Amino acid sequence: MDPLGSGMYDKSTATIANILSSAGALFLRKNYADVTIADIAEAAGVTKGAVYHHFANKESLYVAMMQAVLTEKQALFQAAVASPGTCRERLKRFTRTFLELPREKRDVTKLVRRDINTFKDPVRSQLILAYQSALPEQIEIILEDGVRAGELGLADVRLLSWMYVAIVEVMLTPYAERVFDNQNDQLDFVIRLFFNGAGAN
Amino acid sequence: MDPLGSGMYDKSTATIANILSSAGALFLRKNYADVTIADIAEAAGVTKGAVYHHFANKESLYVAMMQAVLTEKQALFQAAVASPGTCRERLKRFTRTFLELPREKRDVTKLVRRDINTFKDPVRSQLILAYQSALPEQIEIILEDGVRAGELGLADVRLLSWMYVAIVEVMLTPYAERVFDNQNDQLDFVIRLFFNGAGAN
DNA sequence: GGGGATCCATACTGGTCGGTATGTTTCTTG
DNA sequence: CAAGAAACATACCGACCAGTATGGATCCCC
Repeated sequence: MDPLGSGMYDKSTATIANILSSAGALFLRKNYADVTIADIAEAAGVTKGAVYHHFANKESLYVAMMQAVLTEKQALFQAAVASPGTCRERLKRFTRTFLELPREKRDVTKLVRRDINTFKDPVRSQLILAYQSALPEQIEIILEDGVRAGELGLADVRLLSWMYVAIVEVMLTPYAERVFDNQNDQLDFVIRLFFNGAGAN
Repeated sequence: MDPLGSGMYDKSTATIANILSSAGALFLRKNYADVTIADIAEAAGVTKGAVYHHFANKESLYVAMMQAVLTEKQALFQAAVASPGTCRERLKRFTRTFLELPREKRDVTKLVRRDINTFKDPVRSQLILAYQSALPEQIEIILEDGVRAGELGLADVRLLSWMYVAIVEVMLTPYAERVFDNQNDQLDFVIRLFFNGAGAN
């Protein structure tokens, strides 16, 4: 609660991190409603009391978990966005940093799409904004430059970025990981499909 | 329960259809756990007793709803698959029949991806199979022919079909419908992106 | 080393919801 | 039209779970 604090307990920050990480893993496996606070507490090695000491309720715990994962990535992503080169190179670099993340961190991004309907509108839009600014909008910036440079055809870049994310998410399925045996091939496939299409030649 | 029946009540088949349709609309808006049997009953104009008279439990109601929607479409889809022409033409025809479906029927296909984690393995794989045979596998057939004819580059067609479905699903979002003002433009955009990519020229 | 705050555990409550038990109506069949 | 079955409605139960209340342990500061 006081990350800049002078000399207060930092034992709590460790348990908070534990709770958030355990919650992320559980929310990934089961739907929001099917994950109980007791589950999270048990996975984190604490009790419900500890959880409710650090988080007001289940919703805010979920939001905190999501934002923790997203903001943790943000620096990496922005580096890829700010990197030099063609649109294709930058998008490839962006996707590589994404694919090279540990699996749990990667897959959490799919949660927003899945669970978004469970939340009502204060929390709902909060989650959507956090997600969009972390992923699609970053891609949007790269694509925007691509259109300006004539590297991409004229199109709605926001829509394009969503579709690109959708394609990449298919790459996170177990089947896709079975088809390719290394991340470079995955990467090349996605980039080639997005820029050149599936058509021959 | 006796669709071939001699002269039994067919009032029940009407209420069953009501229940299934109301359930579909509700499951589309809220997550599985957040839709109660009472909600479904109320939306269908009956009570819980009626629901539990026709369906053993909540799970089987969900499965029945999904299968009803999918098998209803199957004839239409197979016609598009069996139609003549190039891979591109057939895929376009397939997608058009999909996009021209009433919105509720269309969007139900997104449910499988969303709710699949809530079910355990007898029901889970049942749902996946029903979905895959209704959509991705039909597309797979078309793409398979495209690869054989040299119209598509060599690639894993199952993966390609999933990615195509993912792209089309992005077209079902409210934002995408705001970008285009008719379905023909949507269709052309998706087909062009898939075959030719987003790159210029 | 006492006072106070933070941290966490245990016990409990209120409400919700899936499912059941049982009554009541409506249709079919003989 | 009587008898039975199917199609519903109503009332209720039991389990589960988010959230609370409260007590005890741990640490900081003076």
